[in-house]
Amino acid sequence: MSKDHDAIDERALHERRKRVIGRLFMRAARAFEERAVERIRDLGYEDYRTGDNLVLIHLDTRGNRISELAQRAGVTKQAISKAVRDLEKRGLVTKEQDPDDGRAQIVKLTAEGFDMMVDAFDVVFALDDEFAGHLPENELERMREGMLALLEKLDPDGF
Amino acid sequence: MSKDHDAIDERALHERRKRVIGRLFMRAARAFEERAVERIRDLGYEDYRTGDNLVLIHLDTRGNRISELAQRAGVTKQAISKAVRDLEKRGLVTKEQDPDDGRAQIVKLTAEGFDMMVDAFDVVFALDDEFAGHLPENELERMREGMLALLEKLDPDGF
DNA sequence: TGTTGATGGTCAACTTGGTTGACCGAATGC
DNA sequence: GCATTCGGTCAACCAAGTTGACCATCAACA
Repeated sequence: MSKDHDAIDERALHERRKRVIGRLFMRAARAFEERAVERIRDLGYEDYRTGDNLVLIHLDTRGNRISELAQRAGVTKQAISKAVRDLEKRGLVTKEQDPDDGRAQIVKLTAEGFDMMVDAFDVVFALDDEFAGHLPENELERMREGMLALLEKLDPDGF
Repeated sequence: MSKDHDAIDERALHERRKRVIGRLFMRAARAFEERAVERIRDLGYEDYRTGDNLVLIHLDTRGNRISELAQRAGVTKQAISKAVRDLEKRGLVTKEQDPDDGRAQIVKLTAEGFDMMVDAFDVVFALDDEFAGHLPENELERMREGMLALLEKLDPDGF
């Protein structure tokens, strides 16, 4: 059953695995996220958490239900419930009773939450531009289109 | 201090944030990883964990020290220590005393570990090809080169 | 030669960001 | 009216890390 060790060129394998697209995506995603979190914190939102995005990124100004957010974010409603409780403690969102459904609650940004969201998106958009600047003209744009096409096939329902 | 809510076109913001490159990287990375883990498990490595990669991907056939693996993987040696202990329990790696340094230990793949690594890389390389197949001819290759160039600037020491 | 400091590794406690499962109360379909 | 589904929470757990304290060994040097 054991593979033939000598048949494998370790150096070649090493080089090849460095180029596996999944790993490159992961490294780039982390590089982006690290910078984003750091800069948002530097803006004065010291207790900003990665997990805040789970909620903030999916929140419409009209407000949303927990279960709606869960479905959009692709996690359980319990996870959203926790994240919302945390954001609520920090005064960034509020929960209101849904007038149309006695079971449901509507999560809404507060003015402070809205400010933070706007600032956070400024950071993220600036970072996007910055990444583009590291590549030749229009190359990031081409990459973006490629990624969108790829994700359309791989994860059509994802946000 | 509060931003002007009405000045912001929510739909446009929504559309724009879907296209932020950092999120696209993250989604694609997750799509890749999910599939990889699932397929490796389907191959019979049922207790395969994502964290195994932390060690396996950085291991040379001559063996490596914990601290060397930690530095390569970009995590603490405690994290590697744990992952190694787990792999050891499952019979995939062994630890030997380093003959040159009484403090150090050398982590090595067992024959079983080697087999699993080879199988895992087969899965990953196949997945890479599969992703390429979702895009026009040579487009993934171009993307890969772009990502490598980008990471050279953003994360030059990363693996 | 001994002491001092850096290095390799482990232990323990904690944190983050989730998960599953049990449950409650309100809504819906017939 | 009653069973079922749906929205949400509680509690327990898990994975994959982190930090900090610590021990043993090694390396440099007065």
